Amino acid sequence: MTGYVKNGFFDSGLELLEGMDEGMKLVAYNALISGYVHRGLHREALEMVRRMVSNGIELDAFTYPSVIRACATSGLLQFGKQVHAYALRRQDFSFHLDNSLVSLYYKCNKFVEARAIFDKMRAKDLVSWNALLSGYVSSGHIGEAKLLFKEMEEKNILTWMIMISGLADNGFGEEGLRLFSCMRKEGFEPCDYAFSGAIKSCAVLGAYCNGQQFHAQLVKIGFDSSLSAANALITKYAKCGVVEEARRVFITMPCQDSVSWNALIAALGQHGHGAEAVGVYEEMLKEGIKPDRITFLTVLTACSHAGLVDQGREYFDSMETVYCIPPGADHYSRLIDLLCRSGRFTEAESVIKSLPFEPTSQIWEALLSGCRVYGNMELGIIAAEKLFELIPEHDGTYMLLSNMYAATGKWEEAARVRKLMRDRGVKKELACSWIEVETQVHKFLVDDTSHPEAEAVYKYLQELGKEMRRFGYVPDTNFVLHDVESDGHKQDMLITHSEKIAVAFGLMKLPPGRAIRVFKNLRTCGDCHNFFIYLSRVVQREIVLRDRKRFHHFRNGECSCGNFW
DNA sequence: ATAGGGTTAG
Repeated sequence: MTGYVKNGFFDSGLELLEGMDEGMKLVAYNALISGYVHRGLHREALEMVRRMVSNGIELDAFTYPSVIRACATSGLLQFGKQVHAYALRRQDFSFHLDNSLVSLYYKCNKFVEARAIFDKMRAKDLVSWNALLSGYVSSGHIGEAKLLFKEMEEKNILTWMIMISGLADNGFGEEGLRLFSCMRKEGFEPCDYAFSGAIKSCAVLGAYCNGQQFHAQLVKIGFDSSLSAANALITKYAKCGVVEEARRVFITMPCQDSVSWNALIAALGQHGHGAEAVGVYEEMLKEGIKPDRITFLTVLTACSHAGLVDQGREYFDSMETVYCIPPGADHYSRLIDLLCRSGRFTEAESVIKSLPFEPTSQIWEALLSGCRVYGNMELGIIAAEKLFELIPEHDGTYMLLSNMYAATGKWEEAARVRKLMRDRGVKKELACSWIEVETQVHKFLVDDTSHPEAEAVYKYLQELGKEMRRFGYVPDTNFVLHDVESDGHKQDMLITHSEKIAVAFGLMKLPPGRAIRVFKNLRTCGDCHNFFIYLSRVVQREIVLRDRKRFHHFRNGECSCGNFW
């Protein structure tokens, strides 16, 4: 039985089961169930559990971990709880079961329950610690994860992988890369799965050259066709601003899964190639691959970035009617974004009114940023008020609202919002931009003089500013949010925005003709955006800027976003 | 004989 199911011959396994003595069936069922779970066939695994029970065979200590794992990966908390209760009633204890339960409860966001099970375990092994580490990481408790990782004396390759991938997920790309090389130094040979953590770190950082080295190593070992590695590569190239490479990886894969398709659609969407993204989606359908909820998120985002409103609306409607996927709050917020971006506020409002649940903060956020583009104060204020109730600690709301007031010349109002922000002790997330030169990542903050070549960069930037003004660029001081009196000083503050510094540094360091790829942790400011439009024409270089939301490709005086972001 | 901790898409 194990021979059959480990190689995917489930039909032969089922046949074998038919002719088997009753006394042997429990073990056979267990082997089958575990086989299904390892192939990701969770529905089949749970179906087999039902069949087993209805044939009068009770689950045993070998069945539970497989079943719990199936529940954990498909988010079936209720079913998992029932199995847990069943095991408790029968007084079946094993630490295989406990380990899988820790993972189940963490994956379903039941932190207290997960921790309670972990604490009650009287014998813990490496798997238990890995389960806890993974729980910390996936719930965003990265500080605890780092401590635990340091304290763990015994580690295996999974320990490293959980930590590296977790660092990348929480935005610690540099630490992820450092840890990956530590891991190799300690003698762990990375498998294809392990490489994906390092590649994801490069994606987070936008470290194109670093990532290419991993790609080369994968080819050398023969892992480049592995799904997990190749899928990570698609995202890495896209997040580094090189969509063509992302597409090339996709095309050269021997076979793609739904993750690969989703990654490619997302890649095209982020770069504003909405029509192509939609084309790839249609192709995916033709290939008979079922779209999932993430496919729809990526397709809707792509439509939004490219202004394909009616098409996006159609896709949204097809989710439920054709594919039986009920849209979640995340899908609705994409829809609102889509409608607002083309000024269809009445439609957006009626969608919000007819929501099957209470509007979440992400829905109000989509409405608010749509209002910013069109200067729709009335609706914007309503959205902002809701956000102040729901997430008063979120700095973005204050910034957006204050920006909107400033853009319409309502300075007292803008100041009032900033005062409110101060009074409530809300801190603005520090803006930061970075650029990769050779394989080194250089990071800059606003007014940052800590970089060894800061003086030269600032001087160069001042010159660029003067030159751009000769070509018609006018600094837009509406984007200065500090309380600065004189206009001259305001202009000084604009020139030191981190994305401008990083771009200037790139111009100084990178060979002529090479594209400048800069990354920013927040959304880009309107003045910088305008500045780069002029710059791209004057210096005849492609400037690629990745901000928190999307990519901007500045080429010859135009931006791919069409001034909507 | 059969079991637990992991990967890639937003």
